[in-house]
Order: sequence, then C-alpha cells, then structure tokens
Amino acid sequence: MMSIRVILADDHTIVRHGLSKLIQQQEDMEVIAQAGDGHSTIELTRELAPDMVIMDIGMPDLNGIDATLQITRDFPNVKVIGLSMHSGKKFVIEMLKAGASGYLLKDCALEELITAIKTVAAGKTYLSPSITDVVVENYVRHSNKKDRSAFSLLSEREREVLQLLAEGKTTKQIGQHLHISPKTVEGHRLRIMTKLNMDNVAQLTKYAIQEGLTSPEV
Amino acid sequence: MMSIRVILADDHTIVRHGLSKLIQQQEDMEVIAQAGDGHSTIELTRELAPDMVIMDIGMPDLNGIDATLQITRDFPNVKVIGLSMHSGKKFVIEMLKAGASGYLLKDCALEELITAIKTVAAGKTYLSPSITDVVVENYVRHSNKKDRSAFSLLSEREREVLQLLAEGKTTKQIGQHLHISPKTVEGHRLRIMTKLNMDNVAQLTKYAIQEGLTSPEV
DNA sequence: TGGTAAAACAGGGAAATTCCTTGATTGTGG
DNA sequence: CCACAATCAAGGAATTTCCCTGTTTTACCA
Repeated sequence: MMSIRVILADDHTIVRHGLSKLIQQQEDMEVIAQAGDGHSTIELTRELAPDMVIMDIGMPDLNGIDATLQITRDFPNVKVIGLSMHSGKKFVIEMLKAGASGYLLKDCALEELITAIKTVAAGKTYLSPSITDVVVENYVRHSNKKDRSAFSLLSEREREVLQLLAEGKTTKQIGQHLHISPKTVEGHRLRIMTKLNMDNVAQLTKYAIQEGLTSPEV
Repeated sequence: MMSIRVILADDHTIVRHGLSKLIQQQEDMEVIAQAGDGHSTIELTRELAPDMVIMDIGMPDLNGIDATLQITRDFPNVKVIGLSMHSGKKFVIEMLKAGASGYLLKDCALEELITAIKTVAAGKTYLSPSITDVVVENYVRHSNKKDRSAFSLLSEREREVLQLLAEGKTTKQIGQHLHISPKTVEGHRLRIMTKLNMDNVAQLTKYAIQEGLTSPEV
C-alpha cells in the first residue's frame, strides 16, 4: 500500500517537528515537507503534489484559511486538514468553507490526528468531536444573520493586505511584497476601511486580531 | 549515567505528545509525566520530583510563569525551561525572574530543545539565540529592577497617549482630549515609538493589547 | 449571451500627517 | 548644582492619505 504523503504547515518549528515524528511513526504515512507560512505551503504543494496538507490557521504572511482556499482551488486532489488552537466557530466554518476536509484542535489526542488523516485520506470528512456540534448548530441556522466576518465581507486579496497591514508593514512594503503598486495597496486599504466602516490602522489591527488574521504578539 | 527525568506542561495535548516523542528518542532523557495546566504541573512535580519541567506559558487555570514561580520556590532542585510561542520580552523576563533556567521559542529547531535540556541539566542557563539579545539589552539597563513593560518603560502621560492611539483616535483628537497641542501628542508618540523600538501604529496597538492598555474589541 | 457588478490594478493631485529638529519649562535625584 | 527625564510646542521637509478617475478581468445571471 502506498503511504500517505503529507505536508506539515505550522509556524512553530518545534511543533512541526513533533507532529512529524508522530506521523512518521505510522508505517503508512510520510511527512514529505514542512512549511512555516502560507506562501511556502502553497509553493511546496505545487512542487511536491502531496496527498494531504496539515494546516495551522495562525501563520505569518498568509493565513491558513486563505492558503487552504488556494490549495483546494488549484490542486483539487490535495486534501487539507485544519489544525488550530481555536475552537472558535468562525475558524471552523471558514476553514471548511475554504475546502478543508477536516478540522482538529491542538489539544486533541494523538490518536485523533492519525484517525483524522486516515479518514480524510479515505475521502471522508473528519471533525474533532468537540467541534462537531458547533458545525451542526451553524448548519441549522444557516447564516441568517448579517455576517461581520472578514471571510464573508472581504475578498481574498483584501484579507491578505489587511493581514500585512496588521503585521506592521507599510503600504510601500506591502506593494513590494505582493508585486503590485503601492497605489493599488492604497486602493485595497481604502476599500477595506469602507467595508468595515473603520478609518484607522489601530481599529484594523484589532479587527485582524479578532478575525485571527494576526496575533497580538508584535 | 542516570537519565534526565522530565515533566512536560503544555495545554495542547498533541503538542505534548509530539515533544514527548522527540525527547523520548534521546537515550539519556525520559518524560515521566505530562500536564495540561499549571496546577497539575505543580502537583506532579510534588509527587514525582523530576529533574526538569518543560513549561508552556499560555496555560489555563494557572499560567506557566506563576507555576514556575511556585515550583522554583518550593522545589529548588527542579529546573524549569520556558517554552512559548511568545518572543515578547515581557514573557521572557518574567519567566526568568520566576526562576526559569532556560527559555525556548516554539519555532526553534529540534536540536535546540535537546541542547537546552542538556545545558540546563548541567546547571547552566539556556536561551534561544533569537531572544538572547533581548535579555542582554534588558540586563544592561538595570536587570533586576526595570523590565520592558509599559509601566516601567513609559511615563504615565505616554501610556495615556498610547492607549488613546490604540483605541483608534487621531493625533488631533488626542490633543483635544488631553487639552494639549497635537504637536505635543506627536512628540509623545515619537518618544513612545523610540522607546519601544517600533515604527507603526499596528505594532503599537498590539503592544497596547499585550500590556492590557486596550482590548482587541474594536 | 450580453449586461452588470465586483475585484484587482494604478495614476494624479490636493490635503493631511508624520518625521525630525529645536527649544522652553519644570521637577527629580545624585 | 547639575544632569536628566518629562512635558509642552513650533517650523518645515518628507511622506502618506484621501478621493477621483480609469482599465482590465472575472463572475454571475437574466
């Protein structure tokens, strides 16, 4: 039997190493690469065509949800399992909407990770038991309220710009980073502020923290 | 040679399992227990008298800093290594003040953890290279008195201005609010940024959140 | 399938803000 | 008494924001 080829994405090196060791122990699984941010995860996925990506949500540069969005769109054969310390409904829902086939909390047991990988590899969906009810609840009252979440209100590019802004980058730096004109970045920022009804970076930063696009650590 | 007996404390089960596997692989180290919060870490330490505790900072119930404080006070023979995703100076300093013999970032390499354990077991102190400079800098400026917290680094007025900035107010609004010239507010902001070695509002906002001067709620 | 909307891109130019320097005043500690 | 930090503030250069306009592409839908 072919072993399941996995890419690990988490911004904490030692967490990656630990998970890698756990997975490597299974004889039918194999960690073929590790990444510490969203963009390199996508790059590695393109190069290596893994069977699965284990994706942390909180990552610098490009968050796990948008990275998942791109991967599931560009490489439909690659499965993604979300791994996060947040049990927040928002993150679960958005991760699944982005195309993830599973969602685990970091405080789950070891066996759960293995089960999740096997389940997802078999083409099914795996959710941590502790969050299943959240998803069900959400399904029941299917988005009838107006959604203030960044993932319904903002476009992918806008979220990317917002995240970089909240990481303390200037308009110019963001432009260089994304290979677009600073003027375009300005346009994005303006649009973001209009949509969110905010008018300064402090508010945007707090919003980005609330939405999990960045962390309060400087 | 006796193997080093270690207790692992981290609120994420799967992270603990991973670290455990990594450490277990060393023939001269042994994970004798794991804990998911501060109180049980202390309890286990009392019962098992380990050589060392690897302590996460962010834990429910009782945080890693206060747990370290109690352990190093009640069991002076037990060494503690702080393990955190925060590179925030505040946490490093507080952890060391609490009596920790080492501090690692979660995004460090695997070898670093092993090196740290060996170093600390040998009675020395280990710090992640990436945070050493922070500590040194802190040491230079009166190590056992002053820290990098907003309450020792900034003046009262500066904290006031910082808070208002982080609440999304403009320089002009702050001036009106405090009955001083906007130019003076500018001066304060500049001074704050210099002191904190930051150069944009996003960073300031995050810092203010960390210091409890404002909350992430917009 | 043509029409509308949204997203992404980017330039021009006036207005506003930031950055830096300088300096007065006051209180505090060695 | 002197040095130093804190608070206040202005001038002017440099930079950024804000608003408007416009092109291109994609997406949707009637």
